[in-house]
Amino acid sequence: MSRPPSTRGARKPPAERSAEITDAARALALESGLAAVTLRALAQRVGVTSALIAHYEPSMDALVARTFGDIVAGELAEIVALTGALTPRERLKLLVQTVSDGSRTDVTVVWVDAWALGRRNEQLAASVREQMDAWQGVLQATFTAGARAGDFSAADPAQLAWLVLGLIDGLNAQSLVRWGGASDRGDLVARTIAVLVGLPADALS
Amino acid sequence: MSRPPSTRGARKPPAERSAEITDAARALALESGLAAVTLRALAQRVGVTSALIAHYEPSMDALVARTFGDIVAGELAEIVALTGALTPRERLKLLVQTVSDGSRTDVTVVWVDAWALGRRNEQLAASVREQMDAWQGVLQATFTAGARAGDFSAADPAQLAWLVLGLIDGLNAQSLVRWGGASDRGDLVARTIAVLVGLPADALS
DNA sequence: GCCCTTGTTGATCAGGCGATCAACAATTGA
DNA sequence: TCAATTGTTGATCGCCTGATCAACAAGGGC
Repeated sequence: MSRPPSTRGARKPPAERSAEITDAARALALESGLAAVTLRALAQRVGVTSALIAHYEPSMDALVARTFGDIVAGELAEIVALTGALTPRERLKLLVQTVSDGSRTDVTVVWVDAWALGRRNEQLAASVREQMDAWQGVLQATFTAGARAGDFSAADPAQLAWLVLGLIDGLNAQSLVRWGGASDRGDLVARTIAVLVGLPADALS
Repeated sequence: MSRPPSTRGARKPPAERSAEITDAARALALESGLAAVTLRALAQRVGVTSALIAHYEPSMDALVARTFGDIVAGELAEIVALTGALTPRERLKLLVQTVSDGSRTDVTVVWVDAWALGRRNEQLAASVREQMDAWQGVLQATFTAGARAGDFSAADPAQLAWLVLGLIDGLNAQSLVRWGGASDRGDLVARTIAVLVGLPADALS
């Protein structure tokens, strides 16, 4: 009557297992949104029991918040690293192109879920605010640098940064819901933002 | 052993009961978002059993979708009725002021939940697309009328309408999450949209 | 080769969700 | 007054969520 030997969950060092869980959470969030990051979904993906997931992640709220932060902060860091050495105008151009080229619907799904879930998960809400501030900061710095270089005419870089951030988020969410993620808005966003910073309409296209 | 007489749910004609449920769903959605519209929450609010709610509303997905549609369509109809007779410029001005004055956080909560829940509720997703189209249509008509009157310089009214819609939705969601709904963005939105349609920056303020 | 540490499991709990159905009771019509 | 209609309930089902804990077993140290 002895139990058959378990075929699942080969014993692994905690660091490795923990990394597996973190990776699974990220993948799950990018594929199906933060709402899909549940104990059992993670367990199935990693190939272990939900009890083990709970053992490594004592709070799902915290894991979801951390997963959101990792994804968004990672993306922002990537973009900043890619555009750090450029002139403000080139930087803004690449930044706008990156966030509105329609290939980021996975990240948009994460943002949309984060907005909704944030009202029931205070840790997530805090992370959302943090990441919004980070994005706003990068945009504001770009606008300020551009204005200082005499290239942009941004009267209020802080406000303009919030506006552009809202524009990007809104249009991304819109195209996700309305067209499933792939919308052919041409370079409308690039032209709009160009006008807003006092550049010729095609300066960022 | 007879049951004590029930103190709840006085017998009411179906039409009245149905209206109660619809009203409760609307109130619940505006207070706490569409995610709060559940069988038991409705039952408690109306003062009946969840079984009765299920009897009147055989599908919660359908009720949620209907509630969303009622709220958003009602708001749009209200705004249109209020601005129908105005010139395009005055109409756009009032429209922009209405949707970005910070007193509509309840409707914003509904939108944010709708975006997230729409991925699991196809009827809701369809309603979201429908209401987005309706808003876009009103904006587009306004831009077209303004251009025909020689007041706006809207090259592509359709695209511009989507852009403005995205801007409004994004900024509303942003201020909801970031500042709890009340953000002092001044008339940044009005100035931005004014520029986008070729008006002086303060034309819509 | 054995023991002890510890990674992992299975079972289970409390709570939420939508949904169903026989039975009850309030009202209406005859 | 009695019977038929029908609005309403209580109990329950299946499925999901996060979380807990005793028991098991794999592996390293001795």
